[in-house]
Amino acid sequence: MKLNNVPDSLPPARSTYRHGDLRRALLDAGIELARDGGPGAVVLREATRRAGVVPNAAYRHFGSRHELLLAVRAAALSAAAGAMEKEFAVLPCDQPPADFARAQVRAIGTGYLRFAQAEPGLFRTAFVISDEGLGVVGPAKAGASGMDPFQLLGAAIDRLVDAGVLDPARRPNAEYLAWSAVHGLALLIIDGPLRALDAETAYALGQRLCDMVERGL
Amino acid sequence: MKLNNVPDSLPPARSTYRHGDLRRALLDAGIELARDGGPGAVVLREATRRAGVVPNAAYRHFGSRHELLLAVRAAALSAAAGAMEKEFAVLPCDQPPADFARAQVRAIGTGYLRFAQAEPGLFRTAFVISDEGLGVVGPAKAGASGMDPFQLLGAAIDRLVDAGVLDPARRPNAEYLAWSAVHGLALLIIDGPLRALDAETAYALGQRLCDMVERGL
DNA sequence: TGTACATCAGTGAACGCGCGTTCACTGATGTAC
DNA sequence: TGTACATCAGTGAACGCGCGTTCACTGATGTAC
Repeated sequence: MKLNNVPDSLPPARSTYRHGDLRRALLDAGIELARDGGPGAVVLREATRRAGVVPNAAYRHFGSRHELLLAVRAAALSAAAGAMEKEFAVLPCDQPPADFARAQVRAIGTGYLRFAQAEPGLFRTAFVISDEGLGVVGPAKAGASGMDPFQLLGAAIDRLVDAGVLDPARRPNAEYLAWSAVHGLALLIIDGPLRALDAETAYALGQRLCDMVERGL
Repeated sequence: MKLNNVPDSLPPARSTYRHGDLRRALLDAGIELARDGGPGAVVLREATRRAGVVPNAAYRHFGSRHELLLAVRAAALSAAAGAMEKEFAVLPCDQPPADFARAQVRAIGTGYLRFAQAEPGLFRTAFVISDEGLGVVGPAKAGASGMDPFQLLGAAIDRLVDAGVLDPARRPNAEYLAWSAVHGLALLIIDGPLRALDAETAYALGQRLCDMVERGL
C-alpha cells in the first residue's frame, strides 16, 4: 500500500549526504530505546538503524556504546529531575513553614514515584545500575533548577531541619532512608509484585509510604 | 605446575560416560554464576562448561536457559528465606509480646539486608526481576520453615497486629510499605550510591531504616 | 566571484565473539528372558 | 547366571543471530587564495 517503491525496512533516506545532527538523532534514538526497554535496550546498532545511518557512523559522535548509554542516562536523570520539579511547582506556598517543608519532601517522593510509573524504562536507566555496567553514579544531569534528583532530595530534607520538623541529630544520611523507601516502592511497582497496580492505587500506596517516611524519619 | 598433562581449560574429565547428577551439577554451576554476577550471568553454555559437559547436554535436564534460570532463582529465594529465618532464630523469646512482635519484623528486615549484602548476586537473582526477563514472581521456594520470604514478612506483620502494635486498619498492604523500604536500601547498598559502605555502617543504617519503618507503619 | 583544496561525517565491508538451540549419533546402563 | 535388547544421558557438529568494533574509503562541505 505504499506509493513509492522504497521498502519499509529501508532507512528514512536522507536527502543530504551529511546527516545534520547525527549526535542528537542517536541520542534521541537511544532515549527511545531506553524508554521502551531500559538500559539494556540501548543498543548502538539499533540506534544507528533508527537514525538511518550505517552502524559505525555512531563512532563519529560516541566513543563506544557505553558512552552513548551514559548520555542517555544523563537525559533520563534530567527527565526525572524535571518530574520532581513539576510536582514541586504545584505546591501552595501559603502554609506554615513546617507544613511547607513537609510538603516539599513529599513532592520529591511523589515525583519520583510518578516518574517511575510513567517512564519505567527511563527510570531504570537513570536509577537501576545493575541492569547494565553503568558503573559509578557519575555527576548527574540536572533539571530546570540545575539540581539533580539526589540534590533535590537533600535540599528538601535540609529545609525539613530548618523548619524545625526534623531533629538535626537525625539529619545525617536521612536522605538515604527516604530514598530507600521510595526507590523500593518504585521497583516493586514497575516490575515487582505490584506491577499490576493501576495508577490511582499505586498513587495511594505511594502516599501511605510518604506518610510512613514522614512519621518515621 | 600441573603434574598431569591435562590442560587447565579442559573439563574435569569424568571417568564415567554418564555424569551421575548432571541436573544438580548444572544447577550448582548456575547458582555459582548467579552468585558472582546476578541473573544475567546465568549462562547455559557456561554452566555446562563448569559441569564438564557439552552445551546441549543441558537440554536433558532443562527445557531452556530460562528454565535453568528459574531453578536458580528458586534456590536464591530459598537461601534468602534461610537468611531471614536465621535472624529469627537468635531472638530472645522472653519479652513482652509487643516487643517480641516488633523484634520479629525487624529480624525480617535485618535478614533481608544481610542477605543482600552478603550475597548480592543471589539477592538480585531472587528479587530483581528487571535484570532478566524473569517474568512474574512465581511460587517462591521456601526456607526451612516452608515459607518464602514474602510469606515470612506477611506473617510477621500479622503478629504485629495480633500483639496490638499495629492498628488493624493500617494492616492492608503494610507488608509492601515495609518491603519497599528494605528493598530500596538493599539496592542502594549493593549497587547504588551506598556501594562503598562497609558492613557495620550498612548495618547501622539498616537499623535506622527499621526504626523508621517501625515508627512509621 | 571563482577555483583548489583540506577536512571530516558518513559508507561499505568485514572481523570475531558468545550465545541459545537443533540434529543425528553413540555407547553405558538396567531390564526381560 | 548369562545374554539380547531397549532406553536415554551425553556427544559432535553445526545453525543463525545480533552484537560491538575496526578498517580503508568517498564525497559533500566550507575555507583560503
